[in-house]
Amino acid sequence: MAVTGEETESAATGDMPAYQMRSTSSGLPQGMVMSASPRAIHSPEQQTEEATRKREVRLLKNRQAARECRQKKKEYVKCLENRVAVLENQNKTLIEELRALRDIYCHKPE
DNA sequence: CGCTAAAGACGTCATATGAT
DNA sequence: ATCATATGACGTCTTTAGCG
Repeated sequence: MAVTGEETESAATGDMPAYQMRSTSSGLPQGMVMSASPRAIHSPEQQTEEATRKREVRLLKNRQAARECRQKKKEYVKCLENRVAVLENQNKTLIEELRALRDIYCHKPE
């Protein structure tokens, strides 16, 4: 169940669907040449290609990061569980020690 | 066997956090 | 302010254990 609404991929998620690429013919007064901004050099095709490439790189990196993150978390939990076991043992030992000392103290002749 | 619920692993997205 | 990385939340697929 659940259904988070946004659904598979993009749509509402806003992850740059090769959007806002104005064609060069947009609204420039004729004769006016865009002063070579590096952005303006690429064709729309190149831009989408670039966006796709960037997205793939980002997904790959995040995939790896997620794996590492999970591994790290698992180790952390294992560590905590280990610590719990150690502390439980210490506790047991101390309780035992206390019992023994009490015993000695209670049966001590005046 | 096949079935099913629970647990585990994974990929993706959104967001927090730290570095520049 | 912008970018890169880490992490929580979610949905999906896979594996495992128990039952009839």
